Amino acid sequence: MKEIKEKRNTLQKRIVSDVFCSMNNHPSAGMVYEAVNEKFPGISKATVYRLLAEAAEEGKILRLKLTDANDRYDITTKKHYHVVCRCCGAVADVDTQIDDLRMAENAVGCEGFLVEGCHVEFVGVCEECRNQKTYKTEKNI
Amino acid sequence: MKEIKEKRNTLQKRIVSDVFCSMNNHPSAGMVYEAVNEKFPGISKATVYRLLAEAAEEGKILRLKLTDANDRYDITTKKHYHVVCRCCGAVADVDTQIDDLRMAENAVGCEGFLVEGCHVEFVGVCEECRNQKTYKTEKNI
DNA sequence: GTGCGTGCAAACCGTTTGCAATCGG
DNA sequence: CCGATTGCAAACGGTTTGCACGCAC
Repeated sequence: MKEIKEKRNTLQKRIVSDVFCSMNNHPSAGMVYEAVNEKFPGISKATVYRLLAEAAEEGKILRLKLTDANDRYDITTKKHYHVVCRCCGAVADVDTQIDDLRMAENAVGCEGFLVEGCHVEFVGVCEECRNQKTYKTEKNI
Repeated sequence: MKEIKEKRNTLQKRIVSDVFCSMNNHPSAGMVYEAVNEKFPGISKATVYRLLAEAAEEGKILRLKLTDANDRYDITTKKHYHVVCRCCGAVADVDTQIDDLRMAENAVGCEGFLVEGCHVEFVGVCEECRNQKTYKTEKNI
């Protein structure tokens, strides 16, 4: 099913991995690229994008598609959900005791589908944004 | 807060609205554009995008951001969720009796956040895709 | 040496925008 | 008439890709 592919240990691979692991804010590929280039200028944007996408395909990290922003990458690969701040875009991990598939069984509209999982994303305002009173109170979610 | 803006009734507005309302598959802006141009060639893509975005901002329709695809538009504005077919991208409406905010209260990780709502998206395989045996059984959700 | 991995720039794709022309009120 | 709305094409932003070079093995 999968071709045998010999993987090489390159400097950029180590750097991207290190930098990404040191970030704990569910960064987008662009954010990782910037962080990488701050410490080790000269690494190509394409390489960062490629390495992250590759790691995600290998299941080493998670590629999140949240509602408002770009793709985010997540070190935590075990099943969990996220809260997103609608003001600053901050992302945090969330654990719930929800049983996906049981929820789908009780839902109206899933009948034709073989439901295999679900994404849950809470939307709100993080503490910092609430403290600076400028955030819009209207919640257009 | 909002300027008084006199809205005009234009031909393209009526056409886009009619075509969109006759589609029941949560189309993307591009899909609406194609459908519109099939029946009434000559309407600009920009106009279709503008009209849909405008209708969404006015709250007349919903602009969905689902995980894998482009923005989709939804005639149903009342609160509900969606199931997405991971093979063909088909979208269907789902109703659940979930209480968003109570779910957030019981979730670990939302503490810092003022949670205002949540998006739930079931992922699976629709009936048609299951019938044609070619769909990948591996579920990478 | 072989060929995977990289850097660069260009392509990509959906979407948005600037501007002049047009048409509704 | 006037200015909201349109069409066009160009710009946009994040991401991907083609290709020649360079480095890991």
